[in-house]
Amino acid sequence: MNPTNTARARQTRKRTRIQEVNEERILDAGLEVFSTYGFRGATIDQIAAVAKMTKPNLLYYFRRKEDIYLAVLNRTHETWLQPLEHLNPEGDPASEITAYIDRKLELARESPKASRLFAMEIIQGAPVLRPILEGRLKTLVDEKAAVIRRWIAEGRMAPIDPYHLIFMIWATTQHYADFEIQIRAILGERMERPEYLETAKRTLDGVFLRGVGK
Amino acid sequence: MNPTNTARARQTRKRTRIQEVNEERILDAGLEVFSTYGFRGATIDQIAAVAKMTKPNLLYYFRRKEDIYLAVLNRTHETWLQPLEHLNPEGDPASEITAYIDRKLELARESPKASRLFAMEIIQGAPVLRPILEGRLKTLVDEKAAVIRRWIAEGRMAPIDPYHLIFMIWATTQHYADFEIQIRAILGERMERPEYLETAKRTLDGVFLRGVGK
DNA sequence: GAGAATTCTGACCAATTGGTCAACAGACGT
DNA sequence: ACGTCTGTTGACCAATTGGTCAGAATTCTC
Repeated sequence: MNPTNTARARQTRKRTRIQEVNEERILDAGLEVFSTYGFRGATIDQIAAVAKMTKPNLLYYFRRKEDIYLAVLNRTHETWLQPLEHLNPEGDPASEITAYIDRKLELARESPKASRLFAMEIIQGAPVLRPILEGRLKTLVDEKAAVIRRWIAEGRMAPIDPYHLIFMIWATTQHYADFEIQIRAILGERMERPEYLETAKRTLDGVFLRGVGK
Repeated sequence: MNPTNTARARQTRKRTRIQEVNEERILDAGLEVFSTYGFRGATIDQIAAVAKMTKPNLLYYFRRKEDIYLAVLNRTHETWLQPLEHLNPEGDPASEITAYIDRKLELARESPKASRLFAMEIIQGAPVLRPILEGRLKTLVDEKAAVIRRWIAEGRMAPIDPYHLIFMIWATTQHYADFEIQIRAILGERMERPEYLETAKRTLDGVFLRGVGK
């Protein structure tokens, strides 16, 4: 047997169908477990159980626990940056900001686990994401903060610190994913009702719109 | 030796000075470690190291890892409910809400670890706090939501869903504790400057004040 | 300062955990 | 039908982890 023909080296070879399907099963299971227990609290056995695989089989695809964690984070982190990137400097401040809120809210609704994974990673000191936070994310936020400042200078918005405004939008939207259990404890079955998300969206849009209005 | 004279039974006896001092050292260390790694991710050895004790010595005071976790949560959870309790139905809506925001922001500043501990506990499914969330917290929020609704009915506030307003305030204030590392990555040394917290406070107060204003 | 209670520790243990490996089972092109 | 490469697994291992225990050291009480 060719000694390079191992899980690590397989990247260079053409990916099999089985490979694709299994790697995705593992990443889904990893997201599930890491987003609940964090890197240290998660166990390979647990991930293997969720992925319905034996542990050695899982380790055939990802040789170390850390590899799964990195892969899960990498697979999702791009999605997380996009909404802010879409904030259009040419647009109308009010509608750009509501559009941004709505996109982030939508993301929290459809990928709550990814949101919690990021939350855990940040709380744990961002050992993996730190470079991205200080790099791409910082650059992106600086850029968009400048846009907001321009809008304010043009008198199209109330004078608000753009960084803290962005933090507020992040906090309020992600809260629906990260603290879902708390919200459920308080709202009970009302959370299942269809108007729930509509009310959340209307409240956020309303407060922020009036909040940033000139 | 009296067989009841153990760590567990000691509660019934008068507490020693050494006991008080060591138990507090352990709880501080537990807060430090649990708030970073969560229950599963934390190890007794780690907590013992932070508390500068040997592991068996630590286990002399708290016999199981879970006991430390429960004690840490219990010691801090009361503090967390208080700010909302202080929301005064007789007061002016605008000033009551800013006062609430300011108290929560102050709490996030002085006890960021406790905030992160709660965040982790909630993300992990609130195995310990669930009863409190569904009990006292829910009752309290229902009560204050009714107050806010009354204010709205009296035309003293914009018509906003009171529950989602409370969630927004929780989210934005706790964000400064839970996502401190992300904020630091973006703001850099600006975060050390004295005006940092003042700007955060001014931005939150401003957005919420205009946001809920009639 | 003797005696008793409390506090502390090294040595130890069983279970869990991350990870390896040799060998077996399937898939697939020829 | 064959050989080869891919995929799968039980058995295993060393390190870590939660927790115990007998006894040593210290503190407290009289």
